[in-house]
Amino acid sequence: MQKNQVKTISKHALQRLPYYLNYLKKKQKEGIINISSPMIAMELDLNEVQVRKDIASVSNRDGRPKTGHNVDLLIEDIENFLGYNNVDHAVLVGAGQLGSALLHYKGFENYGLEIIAAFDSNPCLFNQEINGIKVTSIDKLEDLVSRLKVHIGIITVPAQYAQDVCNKMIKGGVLAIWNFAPVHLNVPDNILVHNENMASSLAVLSRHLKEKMTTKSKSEVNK
Amino acid sequence: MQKNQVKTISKHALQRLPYYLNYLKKKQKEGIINISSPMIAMELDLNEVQVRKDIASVSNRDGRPKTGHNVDLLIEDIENFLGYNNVDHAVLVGAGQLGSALLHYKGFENYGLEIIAAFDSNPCLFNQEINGIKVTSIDKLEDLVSRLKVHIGIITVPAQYAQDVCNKMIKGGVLAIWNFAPVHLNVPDNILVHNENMASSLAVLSRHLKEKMTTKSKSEVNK
DNA sequence: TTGATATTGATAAAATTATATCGATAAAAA
DNA sequence: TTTTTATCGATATAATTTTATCAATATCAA
Repeated sequence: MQKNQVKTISKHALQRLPYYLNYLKKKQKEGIINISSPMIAMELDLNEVQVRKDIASVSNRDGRPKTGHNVDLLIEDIENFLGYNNVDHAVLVGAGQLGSALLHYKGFENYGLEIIAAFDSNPCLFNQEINGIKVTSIDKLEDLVSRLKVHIGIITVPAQYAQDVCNKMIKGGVLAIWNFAPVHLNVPDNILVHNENMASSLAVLSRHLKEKMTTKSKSEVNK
Repeated sequence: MQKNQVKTISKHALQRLPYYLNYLKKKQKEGIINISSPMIAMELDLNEVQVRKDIASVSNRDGRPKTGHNVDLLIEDIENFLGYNNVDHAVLVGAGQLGSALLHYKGFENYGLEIIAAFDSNPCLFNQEINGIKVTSIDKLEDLVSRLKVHIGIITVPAQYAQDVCNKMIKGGVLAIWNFAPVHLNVPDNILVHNENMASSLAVLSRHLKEKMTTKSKSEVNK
């Protein structure tokens, strides 16, 4: 009779889990049996305590001093925690360049995500298949989502259509939205929106460069 | 003689700036002249103090009580801060599905990023143009990056090749790397790596769903 | 002109996240 | 067998980020 409780985990820790998983699978392939938190931390440029805590929050098993954790079991625990063992179905709306790239993406099946339908407003695309997934008229979105009980919606339409698509998804029963459109979506409290924003990433890069560049001439600038 | 100092800003605030910019430009189009922090906060589902602080960290101008900030000037300040007025050059390595989608992406020019060359190891792609950008052999990466003084590298190759590509970029003089490969890159301290990781995003969505689902049956579970 | 009010910037408090420290212990070395 | 050591889990401290509070003030209405 194992613990059935839903463990809590920090938002940041949650996003680190896939990195651990990646790393552990690589080690698994190399035939490594056990691995310690300090080792993981060193190779992934993280703090060792952070790694230990992250592991503790997904795994009930204890690591052993001088040895660390069993790689296989740790992978299992992380995958269970992330729900990679049971598949979530998703629909994608907006079969343009980006949408198409996502539909071709191989990784999703490893992450427990299956895109089972794609929608677009452009009739030229209707009934075309992209990577085996048929593109359907957006008019059928709400009905299909609701009948197939899809819980994840992926939005890859231009910004001005995103809110409308979002509304339809929610009416159909979607619970979480992965938004690639550069616009804020208004949703009820219980719906999760995860924004994927190129501009945010670029801001980080661009700012880093600017600091690099101005640092050079800083000594002169400060009078 | 205005202040020339490089302001500091939190990592999270930095990533919010593009959201503000987006929002403000929409308001600008609608003919709005002034806007207040509480208004922005409400419409973007943020805390009003947070918005005020974020604005303060990019703008020297003062907002006026009862009125707020001038939209045009605020946009100017944020764009200046993010360096959107001067263009950064980037190269992209890995002209597959994802790389191709990025090469087609229209938004970059608005964000002060220009991809000036693409590389791949597949000879079939050499000298092909994707959205006006020629694909070149990866053998020429280091030399070209160094001669063109490119500072940003975008990695869209499979995981096993990413570290090698990364090394070449850095040898060529790249200062910041936008990494789409699901692998940890080892770089010197002064080089910035920004990881774009599908799996991390999915972890957030998938976990949210799992919590939603288990919450329903929670009452029964707790004995 | 006066008073009410929304917003400001500044400062303080709370919450979250990351890192440091420490006693306990399993494994390896002496 | 005993000693040394790397790692563990737990707890404490530090850093970062978010949110609350408040006096000052420009605008608007009376």
